[in-house]
Amino acid sequence: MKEVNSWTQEEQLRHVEENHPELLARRRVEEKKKTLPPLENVDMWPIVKTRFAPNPDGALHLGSAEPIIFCDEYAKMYDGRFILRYEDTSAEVKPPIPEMYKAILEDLEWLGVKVDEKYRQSDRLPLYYEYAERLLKEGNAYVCTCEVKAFRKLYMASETCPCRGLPPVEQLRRWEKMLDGTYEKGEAVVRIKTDLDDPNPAVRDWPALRISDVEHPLQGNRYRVWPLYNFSCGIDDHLMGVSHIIRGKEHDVNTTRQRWLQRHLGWQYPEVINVGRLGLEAGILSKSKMRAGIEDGTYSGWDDPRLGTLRALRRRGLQPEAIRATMIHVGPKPVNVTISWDNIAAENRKIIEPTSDRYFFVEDPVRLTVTGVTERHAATLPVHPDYPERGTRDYVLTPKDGALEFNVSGKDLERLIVGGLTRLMGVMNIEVTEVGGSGVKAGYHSKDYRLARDNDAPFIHWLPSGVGVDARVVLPDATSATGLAEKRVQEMKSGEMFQFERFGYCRVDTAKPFVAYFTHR
RNA sequence: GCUCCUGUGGUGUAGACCGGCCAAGCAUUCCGGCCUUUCGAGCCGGAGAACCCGGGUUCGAAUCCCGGCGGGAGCACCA
Repeated sequence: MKEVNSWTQEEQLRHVEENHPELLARRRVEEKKKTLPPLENVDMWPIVKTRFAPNPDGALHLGSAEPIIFCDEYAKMYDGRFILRYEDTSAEVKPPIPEMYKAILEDLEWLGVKVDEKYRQSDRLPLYYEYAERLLKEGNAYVCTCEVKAFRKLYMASETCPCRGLPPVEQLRRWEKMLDGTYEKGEAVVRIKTDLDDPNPAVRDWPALRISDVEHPLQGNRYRVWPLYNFSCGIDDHLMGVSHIIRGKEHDVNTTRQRWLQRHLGWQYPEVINVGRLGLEAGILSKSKMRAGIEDGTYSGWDDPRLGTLRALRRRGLQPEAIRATMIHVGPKPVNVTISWDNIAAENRKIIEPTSDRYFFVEDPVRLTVTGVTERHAATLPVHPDYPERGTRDYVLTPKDGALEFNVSGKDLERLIVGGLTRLMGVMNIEVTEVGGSGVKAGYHSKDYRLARDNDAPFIHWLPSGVGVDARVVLPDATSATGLAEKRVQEMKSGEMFQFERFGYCRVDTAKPFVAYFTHR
């Protein structure tokens, strides 16, 4: 290879060796707790204010969690404020769902977000009108009555439409006609003047307000002129004192558009941080698809385990801390990332492990008869192997005519080989003699677990015959596993996390009847 | 087509702005070991990328420059 290159390296290495041997000690990079990179231009603002601005037309999902966590983290990091702003100005295209206003707030609280201010854009129409008029009056906006197709042709060619040059008095007259109903829906729109030579056609004279005659779920028919996203957002971000906007990179063009608004109004535009789209390898994140699926009955609701909504993930037992940690780990960057479920589930398991008590769950129970049992056996199973102080689950097994009866999981049948040794966890080793339709038969072999371990015998869990309550575990694909669980599971409260041994972590959904959600993967 | 963003193991990320300490760190995943008992957790060990490709600058490039290719987003009277 390049000799000069390596020679120089060695030369330098030798130099270091001779003079500063301590530098050669391989410094191990500890896994430091990851934090978000510092915000830019914090000093330019009186206070750091971030905002999350959802459309209440669906439930929040994992993708929404990304900007939410960033906004919250930064607000807290700089002693700033977090604003929640409902962007519900398009009853026509994205009709707001009244229950979602509250549901979104609940989800935010669940995530541990501190919401300092709340706004609803549909309450702020008079404000938007005020600014629309000012822009019209100052010649920075105009009421355009061109047909969309015709207008597009013009702006694609960087050409002016006839409405643009009309004097402000005429613009205001037209504005009145929008408000009073003279213009029908689609006949007029307010446009913000920009540079018609802008390389990106999408920013040229963009629409700011339009006529809509659809009834708004909250405002009824009070208004017929509604702001479009870029207008209301651009106005609000300034009025609310937002200093840093964290938004998906699909909003790139919108940032450019809103800068025009800011320029016309003489405002300082907030700092913008673009983040990429967040995908989950499994789980649906498209609001419109979810909404359709719920309406046609494919999904049971916004918390159907197959969906990627925060409500669904919560029900499945995902901890908010796991979401937060995952988001911080991904960081605010403009590339699209696909979160692997493995990663987030592993993060989650770390969090719930210490608090998850252990229980047996015998799925698809099968009768097991053990013969040749001469004495009574006591099984003491730790509630949590690492915390003996939490106690044990105790079972006393008294043989009847030298036999004991158990229920074992049908899923374990394939592991039980005739003639082979099997360990009933915490009790005894048995030798299987028959595996058939009527159940499993086995003979008592020995007591010491080490014998089983040394023989690589399968360890299986069990429940004494006649013991246990019906239990159901809802799996991520919305199917269920059913069987018998230890009676004590019913003492847990809804929302509690626990582990069914050899099955995985779960979350209690309802205690009676016992229904849990599978959290493990 | 146009505008903008981006390209490190299976996945996610660190490093890149301020070239050498990076034949590349961490997490996840998988495999093996330890552990008074499975699963999990924990601890120990291992597997897996010469950093999209090609040129250039330099004593030296994952890091800078140019070109190519790939991926993504936007181009609504939606947000």
